Amino acid sequence: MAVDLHKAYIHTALKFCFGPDVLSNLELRSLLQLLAEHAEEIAAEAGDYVMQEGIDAEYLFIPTSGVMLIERASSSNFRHVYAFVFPGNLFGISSESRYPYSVKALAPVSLLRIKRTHLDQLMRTDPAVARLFYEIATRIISFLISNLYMLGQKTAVQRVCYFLLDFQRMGNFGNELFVPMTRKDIACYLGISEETVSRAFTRLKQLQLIDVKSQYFIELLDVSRLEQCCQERDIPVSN
Amino acid sequence: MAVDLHKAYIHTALKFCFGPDVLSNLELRSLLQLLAEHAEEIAAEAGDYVMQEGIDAEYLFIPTSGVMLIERASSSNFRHVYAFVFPGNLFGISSESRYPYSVKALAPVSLLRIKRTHLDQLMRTDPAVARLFYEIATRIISFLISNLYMLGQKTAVQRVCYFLLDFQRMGNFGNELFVPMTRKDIACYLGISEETVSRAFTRLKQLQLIDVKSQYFIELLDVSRLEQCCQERDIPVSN
DNA sequence: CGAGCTGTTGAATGCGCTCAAAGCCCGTGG
DNA sequence: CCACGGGCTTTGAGCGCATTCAACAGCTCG
Repeated sequence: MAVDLHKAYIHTALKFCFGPDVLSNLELRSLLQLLAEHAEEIAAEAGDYVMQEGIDAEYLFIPTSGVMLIERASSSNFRHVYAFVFPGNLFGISSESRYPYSVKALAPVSLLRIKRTHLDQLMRTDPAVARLFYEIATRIISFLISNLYMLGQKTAVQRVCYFLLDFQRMGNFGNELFVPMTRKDIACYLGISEETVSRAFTRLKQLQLIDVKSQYFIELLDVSRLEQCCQERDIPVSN
Repeated sequence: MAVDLHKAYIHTALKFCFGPDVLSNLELRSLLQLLAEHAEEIAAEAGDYVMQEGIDAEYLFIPTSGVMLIERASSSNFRHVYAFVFPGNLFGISSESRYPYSVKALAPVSLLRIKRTHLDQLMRTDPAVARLFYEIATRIISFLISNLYMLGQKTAVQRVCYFLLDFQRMGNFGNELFVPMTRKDIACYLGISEETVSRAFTRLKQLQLIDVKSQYFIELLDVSRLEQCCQERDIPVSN
């Protein structure tokens, strides 16, 4: 049950999640100790569910490698993708006693998980830890707000640009993106249909903003024009 | 500068914000003391800005009466409304050093404001307070997630239903809603045009789900069918 | 009473959706 | 090794919802 927090990929994820000086920050030593002693390392294959909506929210998760997606199946037979998850994007935060969403691995992934009861207890006694989780929640709020704006105000092509740029930033790739999710996943995330996603990719390819190397590999050819495309009210090139 | 937290409308707002037993909860006495000693009561008229995006994020706000809206003007000449704010809906949480949005009063409002530096300091020493704010942030996350779903997956009429029902819940009215914002505000919130909002109201009126008494008064005639309308993939009545 | 703003309604356009077919990739089995 | 099949993606055609543009109604205020 002991986890070596100094392993490179775990350390990287922790830095992203808790701040760059996480391992040397004395204020957080109790948190690190808790993680080292009580966190578990788990792994999942592409397609596996790391957690299922409706189940008792027992754990908090910190992804350490791979990509996942957070989805919820609404009451009827429809689903919505809330976010894609990268190493360091802590999840499992919820005011409910059950998970309000599921998390699926899109590629082989590894995660740390820690019991919420342990963490709750620590938060009760250690203000630095409680404050840290407040800050993490605040970051999540910023992320959700920018997505709200995207869903409320942007066209299909703009949403796809937004997705690509966001994916690049989060994934720490260069301009060659490995995009392990299906077009349908992207569509559910962006609030458009999968055909529209496909058409948007084709359009961006025609405009030479991207190159669709294969189903799962996309190269960004002109990041600054992609950014323009995101922000402008009108799509820069109409043909 | 001393605030009487026992005043009825303040007490109500605090209960909504911090939990029903806020005034008797011993864990929160330091927070209450801080509020009583260092919070300021401020007021604003309809149309006034309570805070402006881009300004130093000096305060956290707790609305105690009235209705406000949270908006952001994007880089170009467009704006987005993130939320409507009711008594008890704390705002000003942000990881940035400047406010990332503005807050406008839609009716005469009153609020408590407290310096973030004071609160930060308290969070550093009092785990119960830090944990409380973590929980508040968590609630905000739940709210934003449900809005994401709404913007991503719902039709115009469904969004308007969602808005009305949400407004009823938050505002603590009965079925007679006082809706002090313009159609344009609602439109920016729901991610649709103002004409579409107007048409949706007309449609819901024809279906006898609501009655538009006047510009600012709407009566909900059939809450359960409104809820149906929100949830179903297809709008129940097509004509 | 007119000016200005907000809201409603109508007509026409268009973006994105649905339905459908064809292409592509890849694994499976003959 | 190749044929087949299934899943995913792409492309096309047609439709519909929501938008845009425009006119008009209703209200407030000077």
